Amino acid sequence: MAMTFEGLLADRSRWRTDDCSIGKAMDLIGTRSAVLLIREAYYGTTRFDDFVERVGITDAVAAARLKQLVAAGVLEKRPYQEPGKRTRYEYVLTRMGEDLLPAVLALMQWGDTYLQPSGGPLTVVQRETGSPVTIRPRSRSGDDLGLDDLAIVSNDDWVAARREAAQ
Amino acid sequence: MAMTFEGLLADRSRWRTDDCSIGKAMDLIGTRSAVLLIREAYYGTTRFDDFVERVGITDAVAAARLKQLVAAGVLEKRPYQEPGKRTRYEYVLTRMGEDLLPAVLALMQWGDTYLQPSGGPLTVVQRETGSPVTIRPRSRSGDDLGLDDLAIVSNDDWVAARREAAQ
DNA sequence: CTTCTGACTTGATGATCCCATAGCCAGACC
DNA sequence: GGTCTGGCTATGGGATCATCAAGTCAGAAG
Repeated sequence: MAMTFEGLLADRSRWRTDDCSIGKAMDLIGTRSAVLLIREAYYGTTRFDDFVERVGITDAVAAARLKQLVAAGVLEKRPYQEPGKRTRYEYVLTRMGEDLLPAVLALMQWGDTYLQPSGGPLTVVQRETGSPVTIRPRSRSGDDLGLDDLAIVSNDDWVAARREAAQ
Repeated sequence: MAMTFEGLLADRSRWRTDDCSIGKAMDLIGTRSAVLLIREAYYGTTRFDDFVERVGITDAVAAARLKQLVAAGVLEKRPYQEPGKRTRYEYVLTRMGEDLLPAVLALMQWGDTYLQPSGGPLTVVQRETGSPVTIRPRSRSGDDLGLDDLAIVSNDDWVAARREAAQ
């Protein structure tokens, strides 16, 4: 598989830039309110009023954004009932929503490093040990990878190369 | 350090939600065009017209967004000169911009999984081996962590706990 | 039957993002 | 001197995102 790398990551000329997963992801969750609602869901918030208060947005925005996240499949709307109260709905993360955790944590980690005068108000730790958690690109064999260690290939090329290698 | 965990990640009541790194990060790079420009920078793009064409935005938007990213410190504007041409400027990632890679890759990984019918057009691989790259939360000792393995503590608590442990 | 509360919905207004089109400007080339 | 090109800047308009304020609606409590 002959391939030259012009830039940091790759040979740009070998793929098109439409149909990009990053763009599609940004179309779904590219607003401040959506990301902060998802953050709150990680923190354990499930109820409408708690979302409104803790995210610091208006109820109108919260209603619109929650509806949109449910439609996208990131959150699920579930009935619940406290004793002596009527049925209400709570918002819980789907698997799809849980799998956004790396992206949200990476953003938090970056913000802690570069946008906070003294390291950010919260720390993510391993529950068992209390030691801090980092999030980085990682090879199959478990090594931490930097920008220079990475390359991007078009999926078609990659599949072809695997098939070739398998022969 | 006594602490109960109500939600998936943590005890919500022990910190405030203003001053959030995720919110600050979204204020800086929370637009589709900004993220896609950063993606392009990872791919090796440096010149204005290439950004415009490959991201698929108008030159007006590109100019505004690039200016904003330079002001934020994510990109740096550098003069360059091709032989027989006048001096122009190229946009290159700063360290701060490079460190956004985990977040962008995590988003791409998520989009590939959930927003693409057949896995996305591109694959990120380790340059040396060609094996695919994943991005996940990781403990200090190198273990992959899931949502259930994580906890969030307020930084004040964490520092206090470390001091206590050190005694 | 009225009140209250949790969970929205609606409406008005403003900021921001994007697109499309057009114009500008500095130099290399003729 | 005129043209071309790369790299912007300016203007106008539509969509989305946000805020604030007000209204709705179901049912438990009084």
